[in-house]
Amino acid sequence: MGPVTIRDVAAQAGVSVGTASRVLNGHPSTSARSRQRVDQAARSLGYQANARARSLRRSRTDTIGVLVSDITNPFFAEIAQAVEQRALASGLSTVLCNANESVEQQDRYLELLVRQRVDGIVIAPQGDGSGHLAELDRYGIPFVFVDRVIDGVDVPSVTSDNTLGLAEAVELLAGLGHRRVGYVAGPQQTSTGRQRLTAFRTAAAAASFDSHPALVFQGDFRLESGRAGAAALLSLADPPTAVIAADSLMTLGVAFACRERQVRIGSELSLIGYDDMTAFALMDPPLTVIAHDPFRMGQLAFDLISEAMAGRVVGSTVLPSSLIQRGSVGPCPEGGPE
Amino acid sequence: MGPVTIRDVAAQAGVSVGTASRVLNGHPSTSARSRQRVDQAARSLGYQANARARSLRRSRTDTIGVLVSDITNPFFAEIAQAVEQRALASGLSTVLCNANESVEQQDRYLELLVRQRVDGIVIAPQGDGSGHLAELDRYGIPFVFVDRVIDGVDVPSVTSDNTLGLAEAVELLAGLGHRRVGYVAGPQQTSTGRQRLTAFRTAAAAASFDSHPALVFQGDFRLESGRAGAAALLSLADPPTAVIAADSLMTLGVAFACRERQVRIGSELSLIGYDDMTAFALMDPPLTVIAHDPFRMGQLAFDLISEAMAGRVVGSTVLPSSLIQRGSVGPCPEGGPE
DNA sequence: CATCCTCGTGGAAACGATTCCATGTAATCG
DNA sequence: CGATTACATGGAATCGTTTCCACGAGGATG
Repeated sequence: MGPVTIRDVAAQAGVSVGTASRVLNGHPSTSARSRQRVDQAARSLGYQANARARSLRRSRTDTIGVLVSDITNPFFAEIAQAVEQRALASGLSTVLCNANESVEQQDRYLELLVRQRVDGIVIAPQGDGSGHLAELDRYGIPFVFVDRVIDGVDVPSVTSDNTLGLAEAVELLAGLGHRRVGYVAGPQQTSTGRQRLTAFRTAAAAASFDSHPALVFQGDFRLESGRAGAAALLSLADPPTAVIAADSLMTLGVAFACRERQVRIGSELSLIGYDDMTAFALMDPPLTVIAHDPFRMGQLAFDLISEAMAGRVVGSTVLPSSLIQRGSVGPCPEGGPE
Repeated sequence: MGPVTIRDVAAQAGVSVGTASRVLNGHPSTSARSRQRVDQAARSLGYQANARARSLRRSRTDTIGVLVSDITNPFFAEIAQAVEQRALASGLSTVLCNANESVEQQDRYLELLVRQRVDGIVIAPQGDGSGHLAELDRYGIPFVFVDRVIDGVDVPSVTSDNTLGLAEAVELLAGLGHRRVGYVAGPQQTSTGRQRLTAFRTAAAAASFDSHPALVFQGDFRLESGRAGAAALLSLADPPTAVIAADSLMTLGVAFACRERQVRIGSELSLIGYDDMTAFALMDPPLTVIAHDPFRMGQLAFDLISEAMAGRVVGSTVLPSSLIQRGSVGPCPEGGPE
């Protein structure tokens, strides 16, 4: 009645469980006759080995965990897909978890992955590393960071450069006469949120932009905060002539707010987003973005965790980011330099 | 050295493993003293129970599988997120798998889920049910369909209506004078692909649209096929004046092709997409779509699998779909009825 | 005071696989 | 032909947990 076990297979094949196990795992010490009988029995019974039982005896589980911050963010969906596809090709299964940009949920999933005794974890982390990340070391589970890192936690990572693209973006705006540029920042509990804000501030200072603190709005990488950010920035007594948003979802939010307030992007307000999305090229106007390659990041992250699981030490990789100019940036609508 | 086990906890607390287990699982038959000592020991050792070992002894794994067709499709990402959030709230963990619109990969993941002995599966299926779906029955693993179904497989499902929205769409186009309407179909190995095509054909016939077979292009729910479809349709000797695409990714593809060929959407070519995406409202022009609610579908799908896992019999739900008019549909550019 | 519950506990069985070990048989070699 | 080796096999131990069972102590009840 219950699930068919290796015991049933062995019985039907008329051999011991030991022999059945050996045949099913391709152990060399098996006779042709046993192989034939066991394979036949397994097939006819529809036997599927219980992976939990197997991993109990073996030390490995042949499973990796992928913990992304928001699966509905196309950027992370792409990373997840890349890792998963590559894992599948290596015969590993993937447990995909979604922290939903919440530190508590991240911790909850980390605990889960530890309890499942996955062989390795690819994580786009947030927070200060105070939570369950320490458990991973205790349990000897190797992990790598992707996209984001945690300061002070020395782990291999695949990230992309967070300064070059922003510098390019600021330069572009400066060249077109913009001096008051708003910035919708990512959460400061993420390394990307922090690094991009710093990069923006540095570049903005170099371009002698207006450094009024109200020009930086604190978002959380979700669409709604982009909308709120744009609303706040556009309501300033001295509103910015251009806005940079720190990820694609918030960029979308800014675009929404502009539409609601009938602010024409590209002419009245220049907009540059971080991360590219397929639809961005088709928007009105097409969005100028700072792009990087999530699929590649995912692939490399898998390679890293794969190496780490094999016990080899690996280094980190930083991928480039670059500006893709489309139509959402125009000259500063106010007169030339006063 | 190795992971800390319940044995270590028991030893440190000076009790038997049995007692330790009872304490850790909140069994009532434990003394205050044992509780205190075991909890203390567990905490100081950083004990995390091995979930694989536990599920071996118990019959349950407290895990459900979610198998979607394409995780980078926002529609499915949303479904996955909804299921996962709800599962988490119920104390269940989720294994999220990505079939990548491939029947082989779907089968591979089904096998994996069976081997992992998940307690239930939510799946957006494809194919004819000939593969590993049968194993699920054999292993007594309950499963429910979401978004798509498989004919002849009698399983509870959450789907959305595939005819009403399309009928509305066709009506809208007919009212504006369109008679030659192209259709970029989804793969015929999916129920949604089939049903939507049928619904379109029925409505198109009722509106006496041109029924030339070349007006239907066979896509696969991925962006590239939308682009190819639009290219094919626009190259016809008698190109359509409007196009309907059967999912959001293909709609995006059509929009791309139009941009490449400098065909103005809304005036030269009307476009209606199936499934809504956040960015659609911001496109140039904003896209008119047939929308439904993936998040709700995911939530209901979880409720269904949850009931099924509890052994209760449940019925299926069909959610509505409806037309959201934005700016991508205009009057037929050719003269009135000839 | 004897009896009966109740309760907490330790020890052991069980879950389903893999792997070690000992054994018997066949094959090889001197 | 005897001794050694190689190989296939069955049985048992093992992985880390939960749960069953038996037992002893203590309290309540007659």
